[in-house]
Amino acid sequence: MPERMPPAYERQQVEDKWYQYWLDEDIMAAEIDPDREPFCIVIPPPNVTGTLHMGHALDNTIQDLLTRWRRMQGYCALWLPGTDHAGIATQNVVEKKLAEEGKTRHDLGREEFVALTWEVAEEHKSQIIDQLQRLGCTPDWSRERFTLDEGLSRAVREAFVTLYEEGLIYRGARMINWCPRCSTGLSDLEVEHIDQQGHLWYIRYPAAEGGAGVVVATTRPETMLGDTAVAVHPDDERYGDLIGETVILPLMEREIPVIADDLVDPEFGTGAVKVTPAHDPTDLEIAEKHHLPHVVVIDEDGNMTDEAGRFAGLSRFEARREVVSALEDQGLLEGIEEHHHTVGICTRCDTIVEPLVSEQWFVAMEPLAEEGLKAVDEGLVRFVPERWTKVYREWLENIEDWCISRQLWWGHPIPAWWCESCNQGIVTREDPTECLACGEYNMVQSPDVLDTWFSSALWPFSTLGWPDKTEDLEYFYPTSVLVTAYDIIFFWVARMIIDGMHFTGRQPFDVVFIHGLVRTAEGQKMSKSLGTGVDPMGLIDEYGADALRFALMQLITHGQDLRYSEDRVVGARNFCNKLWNVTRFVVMNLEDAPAERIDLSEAELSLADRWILSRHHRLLATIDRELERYNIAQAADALYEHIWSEFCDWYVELAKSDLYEPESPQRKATVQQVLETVLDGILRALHPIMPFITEELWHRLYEPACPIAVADYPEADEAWFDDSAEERMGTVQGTVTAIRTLRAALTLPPSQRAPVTVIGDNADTLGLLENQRQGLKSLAMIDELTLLDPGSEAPQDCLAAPAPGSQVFLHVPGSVDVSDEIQRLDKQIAEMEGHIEQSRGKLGNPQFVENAPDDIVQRERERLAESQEKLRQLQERRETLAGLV
RNA sequence: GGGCGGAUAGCUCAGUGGCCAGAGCACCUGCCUUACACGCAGGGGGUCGCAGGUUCAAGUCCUGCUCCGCCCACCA
Repeated sequence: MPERMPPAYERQQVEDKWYQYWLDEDIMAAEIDPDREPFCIVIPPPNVTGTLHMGHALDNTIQDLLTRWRRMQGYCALWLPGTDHAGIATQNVVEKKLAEEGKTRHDLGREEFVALTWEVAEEHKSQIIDQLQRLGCTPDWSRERFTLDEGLSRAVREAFVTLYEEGLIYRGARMINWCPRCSTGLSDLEVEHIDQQGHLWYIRYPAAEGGAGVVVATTRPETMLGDTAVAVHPDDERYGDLIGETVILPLMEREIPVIADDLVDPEFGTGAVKVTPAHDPTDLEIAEKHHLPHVVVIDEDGNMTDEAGRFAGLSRFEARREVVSALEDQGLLEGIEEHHHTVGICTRCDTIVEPLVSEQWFVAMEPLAEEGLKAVDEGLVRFVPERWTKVYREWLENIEDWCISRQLWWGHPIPAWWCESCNQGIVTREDPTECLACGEYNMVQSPDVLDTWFSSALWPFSTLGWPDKTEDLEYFYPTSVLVTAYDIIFFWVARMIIDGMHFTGRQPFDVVFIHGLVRTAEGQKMSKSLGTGVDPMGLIDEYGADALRFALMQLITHGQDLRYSEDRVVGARNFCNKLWNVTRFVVMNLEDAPAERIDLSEAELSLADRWILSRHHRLLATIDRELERYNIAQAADALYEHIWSEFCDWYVELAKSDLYEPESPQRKATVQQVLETVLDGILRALHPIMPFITEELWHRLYEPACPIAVADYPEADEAWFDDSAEERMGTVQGTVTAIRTLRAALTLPPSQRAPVTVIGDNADTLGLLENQRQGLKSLAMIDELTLLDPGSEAPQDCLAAPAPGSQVFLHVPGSVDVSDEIQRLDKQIAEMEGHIEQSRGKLGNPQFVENAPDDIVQRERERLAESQEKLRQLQERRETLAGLV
């Protein structure tokens, strides 16, 4: 016999013990079983830069829900956990820490810095694991991976070398985005374009032969020091004479040509543009066509080089001011305009990136993108919601080569070596011991590391053992579904699909379930720096993991951002308490239940019994349908509605009369069995969303042999669907509600019971109410219930209201305040007349009657008849009362 | 410049062309009715962004427009 349950759910006493129980029961380990269907999710590995935020709570709850659901359904369910070394992000975190001590990574040296970063990473890793466990997540911890671990490092190397051998990875000097603060090249995706209010400076370049020359407009005057031409559009009549001439580059006093190129927009500025091949991508393109020299005036630290003459050594921002001022002094600054434009900033540190020509490693994306497109074209990968397919496709169709080398210390080293003796380069799977060209032992490895996303792209198969042909890979791959937010579709999802197709020949997952970002109640981005972040662990402390999980699952909408507000969690906490208490009620009332179970399919069931079982099985069907479609909020809402509004509000209340004053022991036992059966189904069905409380309550209800976490997920049985019971129960509910509404009009307290008369116009209604007499009396707080045939005279001193198939009369202590009652009736009459008018309008339209489906027309007719009957009752009632005045 | 998403109750959101447009929260009224005041019962509250169109029937489909948000993009 379980101990008595306290009247309120206290999560602290419950959640902590069950996680250990699941570990002890080993529910998370996925043992390969050829007889069972595999189900596999690989976690989007959280970055080891810090702890989990609300986005993680959302993402991982979805994954845990799906995993638990499939596990209970009997799939061999593997959720593979792990974390990401997050190259540049983690390096920045550690560098920031060092900066607090006034140090830089160079003070430590590479080896020591990397060792320190490992420490930080390990610390965050263990915090993340702890947090996932507190959230109730059940991945297979025995398979936990890290993007820098040995196996994944081998996979990275294999992938790199293979692509190199295929000619899809190459090294070259190209213009890339350079972050002067992070001192590394970046990929295009790592640059964010922001709008900025800047200036457009008009600068005169005098003609070399003497003369006015040309005025150019620029947003970056400091780069003029590296100009090697001025370009105009070939058809621009204003400058036809100048093309082929030379002008003097002010400040540098260099002679540069005026060239014509159709990349120049004649509408912009003066139609003449300065060309700085070393510091602007468009200019570089022009320069290559015209064989112009490059002059590098900005270095990797963002400072001016010796090529910048007297501006050498200044920062690029100082140089801008100095250049402008010098031009002004020389009278060559023709004007300044306010100008709105975009600048690229580093997504990691917000520093304005500098386009620089730099030796880097690149992945040739076009041929790979083809494979990525094939994956969606052939339906191998399906996006949910479907519209993200277009976003994915358009990115791949316009893809640029991917700069994958980073001048960082934290990450996968690039497996490329140079022979210091003969300068021969080599890319290999195994560390070379000697130069293959000259045989010397003088090899130096590239100091660069890989973009962190290079290893992420391999994650779905590298974690399963690739490049080896492991059993895991064979059984679980392609994985079932990837769950992530839309903000990393390009960074990660697309690249996984590409690499999956390329290296394994198969899609890495069948479905990509895309959800939105968690925002604040005001719609702001949640961020630590803005102070708008909410710590999910704090919410777990206060309301419990189940409440947080349920609240988040209710908030999911397909691919849209969701606004978090604490009262959703409060609401979910209240729901936990409701569930706790209804279980408490059932447990208390099962104490004297017969030991042997009743087979409900053979038992004599009341209307309410058949109704709740029908509703319950419809719920199970709904959950299945919605979860299969990833409509998680709909599934959560259906559970909430069923548990609270159907099971608690109606069935349990109706059950009380059968429990407290049963007409037979059999009746009571049957109700006990229904309560237990439905509650059991509810707990199982809810478990994937609210794992802790359901485990606790299941153990309160029974002494089960296994965790609910591995119990069978309940399945809908259509045999229990009962339209008739649902309709008839609707009559009972409508009647009860009608009486309650009358009581509320008099503000009668529940303790004050009152006599009620129901005049029914069909035998079925009255028969039905007779059947549920006890329940009806208790739910409507009736002390004496009189049922009369239609046509019976209405009782005196009553409030009346129409109910389904009947009219209800509440006997009022004392006499009715006729004027109030008439007012109430007038309002109802007006409402009813509106309905009737609407129905008549429809039915009076011959086109409606002809064209609309028969059942729609029929339904409308029934509705009209019903409304007319109710109106008749109301008017009759009103006349009677008016006669009394 | 291109693309996507959103606009429904005070707030956050649901709403396969067809019951009288719903829920939660908030609000109002009455209740500690022996599971639950983290609760129960009742109630008020809507030109479904605007304008056209298709249809017997539009919150739902089509066109245009207005706001809000986001993504992509080499106009210096």
